[in-house]
Parts: sequence; C-alpha cells; structure tokens
Amino acid sequence: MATKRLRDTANYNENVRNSILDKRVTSLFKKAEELSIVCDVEVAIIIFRPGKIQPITWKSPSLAQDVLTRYLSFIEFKRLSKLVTHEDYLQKKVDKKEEQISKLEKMNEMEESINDPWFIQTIATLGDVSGVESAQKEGKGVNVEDDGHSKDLD
Amino acid sequence: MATKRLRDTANYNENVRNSILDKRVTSLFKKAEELSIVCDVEVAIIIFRPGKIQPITWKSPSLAQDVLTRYLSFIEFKRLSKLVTHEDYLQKKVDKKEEQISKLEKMNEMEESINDPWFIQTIATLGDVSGVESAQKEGKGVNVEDDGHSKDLD
DNA sequence: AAGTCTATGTATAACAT
DNA sequence: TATGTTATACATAGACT
Repeated sequence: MATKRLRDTANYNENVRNSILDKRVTSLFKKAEELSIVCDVEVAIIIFRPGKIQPITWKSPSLAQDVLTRYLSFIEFKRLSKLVTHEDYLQKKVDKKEEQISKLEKMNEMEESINDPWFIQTIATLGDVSGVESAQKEGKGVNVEDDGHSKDLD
Repeated sequence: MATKRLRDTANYNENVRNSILDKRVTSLFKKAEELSIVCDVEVAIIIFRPGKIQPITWKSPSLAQDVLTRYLSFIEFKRLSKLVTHEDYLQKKVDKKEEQISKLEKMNEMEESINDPWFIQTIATLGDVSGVESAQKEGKGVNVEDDGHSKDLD
C-alpha cells in the first residue's frame, strides 16, 4: 500500500514479517472497531498463524466461542441421544457384558478424540495453554465455503 | 475517514445505514483477505447485527466453527467422563432405580439445552436456518475480555 | 529491535448524476 | 437505488534512526 505492493512475505526475514503482520493486524482491528461503533454491530476476528498455537483474537473471542460452543451442544445432544437409546436397550437385556462393551466404546471414542492432533492443538489453542507445539492446520476442513462471503437472510 | 471522523449511523435511515455497513464490511474483508495472503495467516470474521439472526461471516466460518467444535468436544469429553464414572458406580450397585435416575438426569440436561433461548437462536444462526426470530444476544457472555486484543504466547 | 518519517496507495463521507 | 466523483483522512512499505 505504499511504494510497492506486498504480495509474499516469504521473501522477508521473520522480523520483517512479524512487523508487517503486527501493523496490519492492528490496522484491521482498528477498522473492525470503527465498524462496530459506526454500524452498531458485534465483530469477532480470529487469526491463525502457521506454527503458532494461540490465535490472535479481537474484541470478543468468547463471543464466537460461546456461540459455537452452544452450537456444538446441539451436535453433542444428538450424539448423547443415541447413547441413551443404546443404554436403554442394554438395560432391557440386563447383559453386563454388553454394557461393558458399551463402556469401552465410549472410552475408545474419547481416546480417538484425545489422539487427534487437531483436537490436541485446538485444546491448546482455546484452553489458553502454552508450551504445546504442533503442526497446526493443514487445510483440513478449512477454507471451504463458496465465495467466502455469506450474508444473512433475515 | 474522510471529511469527518466517525459518524453514528443511528441518525441515518436504514437504507443509508445498510449501505454504510455494506461498504465498510466489504472493505474490512478486503483488508482481511490481503492480510491473510500477505502474511500467510487464516482469518475468520464474524459480524453480528442487532436484530439479525444470521451473522455476516468471512472466509472461513468453518474454521472458527471447526476449532470451537473440537474445543467443545473437549468439554463434552470431560462431562462424559463423569457420566461413565457414574455409570460404573451404578453398575456395581446393580441398582436399577438409580440407573433410571441417571437416565432422567441426562434427559433433563438435554431438555435444558433445548429450552435455552440462546441455544435455539444459536442453532438457527449456525444451522443456516431462516425464519426464526429471536431477540439475539443481550450482552450475555459477550463483550467480555480486557482490552479486547489478545495475542498469543507461541 | 523498536520507533519515526515520508511518499504513495486506500478508504470513504459527502455530493453528484 | 445504484454508481461515479472528489476531497480528505487513513494505511503502510521502505528507509532511516
């Protein structure tokens, strides 16, 4: 935006890159703040950097978190519904062995989550934990969407 | 940003306000896009307007959603851990009555979620459902944070 | 390595059509 | 209502410190 136009900071050393990122992020947040005041809206921004655990967030990380947490509650609700149904079935059978299997299945399910690198990274990211290193993303499930610009339907 | 500094759209009619919002949002997204390209980061932006159900999102709504979904999985994991422990206890007691209570507790827990207005709104918001009207937020759990600008620890 | 400067590119409020 | 123009404020890459 001045003299030249930056296109790829890969050509710069990390210091310069961080400097550029920092300035631009500050500017972006400033714009967002202005937008939220002028137009009376709530804005949440989350920025992930490759190789970094903690995302840069602005204004209300808990806003997005809260909303999406509740969304996931819905998903989990559906999953728990199935579990309960299953338990009910087992109860009628009065079969301890199957109940044990059910238990193991649950544990296994949890272990799968625990061993998911993305899951681990996510916990570290959102749980405000430091000192955890991971590859972070890799395109998985990210960058989907059409034009990446969806407005509401009202 | 021109002639005057900030303005307050409360004094404008809805058309003008929408126009201003639209222009600024477009601009914000443009900046975000530039940032993401130049600095090789992933950016997610979510904008909530008062009275509107569907948020305006940019670039990777699924990014934030996916991350936070996984985060919630962690919460649910912890909760399920307790359930399993509880079940194990009941199993040893071989007490059907208590088992029934446990089940009812679970169902009750789910119903609480279902009846939560915020939960309902959130589903509508994120489930891409239209035609649902609600008060949307109300400050609950929103707008927390210190200076609203947290960077990571690496 | 963090702050300042400056030339130039952008964004946009107010008009104009 | 949408699009274009203009004047001014803002953003920022690079240089300098």
